[in-house]
Amino acid sequence: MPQTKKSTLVLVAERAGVSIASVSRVMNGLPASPQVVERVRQAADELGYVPDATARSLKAGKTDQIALAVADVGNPVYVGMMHEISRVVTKAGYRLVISSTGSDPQDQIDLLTGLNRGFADGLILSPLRVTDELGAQLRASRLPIVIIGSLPAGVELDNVRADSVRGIALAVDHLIEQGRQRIAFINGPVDTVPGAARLNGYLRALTEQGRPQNADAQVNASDFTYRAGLKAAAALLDQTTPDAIVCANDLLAVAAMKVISKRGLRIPDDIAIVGMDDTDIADLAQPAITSVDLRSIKRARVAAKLLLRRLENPQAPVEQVVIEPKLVVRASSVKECAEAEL
Amino acid sequence: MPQTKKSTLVLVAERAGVSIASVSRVMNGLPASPQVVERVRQAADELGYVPDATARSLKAGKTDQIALAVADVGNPVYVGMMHEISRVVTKAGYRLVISSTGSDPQDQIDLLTGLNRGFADGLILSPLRVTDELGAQLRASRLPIVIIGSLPAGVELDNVRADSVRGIALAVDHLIEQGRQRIAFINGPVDTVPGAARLNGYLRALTEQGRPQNADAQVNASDFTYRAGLKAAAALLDQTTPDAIVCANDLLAVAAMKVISKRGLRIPDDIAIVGMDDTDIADLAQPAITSVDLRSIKRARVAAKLLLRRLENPQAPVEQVVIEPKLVVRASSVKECAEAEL
DNA sequence: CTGTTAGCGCATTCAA
DNA sequence: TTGAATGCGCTAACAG
Repeated sequence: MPQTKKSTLVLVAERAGVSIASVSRVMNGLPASPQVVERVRQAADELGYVPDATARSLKAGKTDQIALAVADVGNPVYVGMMHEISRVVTKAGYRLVISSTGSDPQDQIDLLTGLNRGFADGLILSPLRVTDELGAQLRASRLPIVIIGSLPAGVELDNVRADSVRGIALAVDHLIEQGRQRIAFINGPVDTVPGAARLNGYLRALTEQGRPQNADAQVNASDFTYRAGLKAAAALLDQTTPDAIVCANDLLAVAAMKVISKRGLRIPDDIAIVGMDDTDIADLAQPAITSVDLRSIKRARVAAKLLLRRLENPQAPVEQVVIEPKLVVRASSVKECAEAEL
Repeated sequence: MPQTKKSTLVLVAERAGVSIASVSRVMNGLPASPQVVERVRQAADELGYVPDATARSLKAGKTDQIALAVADVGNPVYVGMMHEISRVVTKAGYRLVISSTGSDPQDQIDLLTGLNRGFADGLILSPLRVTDELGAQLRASRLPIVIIGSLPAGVELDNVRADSVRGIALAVDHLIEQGRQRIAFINGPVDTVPGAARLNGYLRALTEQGRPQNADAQVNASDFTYRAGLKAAAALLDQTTPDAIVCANDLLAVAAMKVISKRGLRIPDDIAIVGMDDTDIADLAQPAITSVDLRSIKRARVAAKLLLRRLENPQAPVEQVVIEPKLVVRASSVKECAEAEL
């Protein structure tokens, strides 16, 4: 186990008594005479030689790296997505570079200019907020980019998103089936991509069911976190008395449940709860939370595959995939279910 | 916004009518005459030039990338750590490359050989299981490495770990103070680094308190997940009737609570629960879970800073940091607290 | 202050 | 099959 400093093609070549070209060939499995192969192998072993990734990248014009940028780390949804993307791209021989942009759009722009420095071969981006400038940057970028979530106007890129309008409809319809009358909504910030989509979905679902849109029944948390959810839920319950609440994600749902319990109300008897994303905590919560599964893992997998496809074939036509959500019913929204809970 | 293919120093130099060296200087803010600066700036702008990261890396012998490898993605603890590490290294101008090794030690070895290809300047590694071979590889590696968790025997590396023996003691002592008599333990696999440490801590804590070590009171989940925790908790309650359970992490604690509730027992009245890691779910759970905060965020920050320090000064003496845990008391272990809960 | 030049480590063309 | 030579894009040493 030689604690050598570093070794290069040249060193190996000298030791093996061959040219650097031969060493390169052997290392890449290209045809060479058995003797040369043997001598190079041995020399490389003795020197602990491993080809340098940077030099190879410069030569090949590719880095074997894929960048992933999500706005909201900390949200369990993105964790699962990251994991899945990592799995897929790793299997394809890529490394995953995490670019944790904050919610600040400027971060994403910095990222895109950075990308053009060529530290990665492609990007998967899930923007929380979309500005015109981001759109412009996206359009101008030279590298393959896949967007998770809705696209900025006028941008033609590979894209995968959940049909969250339909997702909310699933939740609302389910609650109405359960006989709920006053269905409130705890959303995140409406100036975000998911926040806007979910508000839209909520309003449309009510309309389709012939229900009135009651402004008192809606509150927006300042972000998609548990802490913000506590405040929002308290505000909601101060101004109205719903018998069901749709929450824009599971964290907000857990927060709502906490506040409801604290006020001595029972779930689902007094208030039914439906969350979104179907993260682990929906299952862990007590009672378990009915949640709209927006198929985050699948979206992640599709995004990764779209990017890999474009990396293979830059000329491929733009593909835009919409993933259908499904409702996972648990105890928080069904009276019978709460007692019979597994 | 030129949709050009790519542009290099040479292109910019031609357009500006200067040498490539001048362009390089201007781009790096080195001294140059105002006229040259101006012309280069403009040419670069018009061409949308950005320096190539790969070429720069080859020349500089560094990549500005730091690799992070954690065995158990999916565990919320690591998510927080990753986030923190990302924050710190990004601020220092590094990118974070995620190398999601599975629990398979071979993955980590592959990673280390990969590292020697020089795709990153350093590594932060949090191994779940430690083998002799991993130890050997670590010792042989040429790059700066910081280990989070206990070190393999005979390895001298920068290292930061939690004092989990002390952590368990905090939990046990707290439960005894609360008047608990039969303190059980739900651990993860004991062939893992944290599993072994926590078992050790549990046994020592009992001994120091003069309590007997009852084999019936210990079960090992097959891994540190919620699902495995359900089985383990059921097995434990089948074989004994504790009035308190220390769980090796918060996921196991939530699982235990679920099983306990299902059996009609009350928390904390019948059984007190203490988790470990103090992740968000400890706070979200109903009732909120008393948890040993092993300071994962701080460990992550320290690890990142240790690595940055060594990157700056490779000759610095090896530093090994032990972080003191602290107990966060919540409703799951204190009878009065359960009612007065905030 | 500016231009010329020599590599960084590798893959690859072209001759031999 | 093998070796010598070229260049990926950039920085830094050296001249001018």
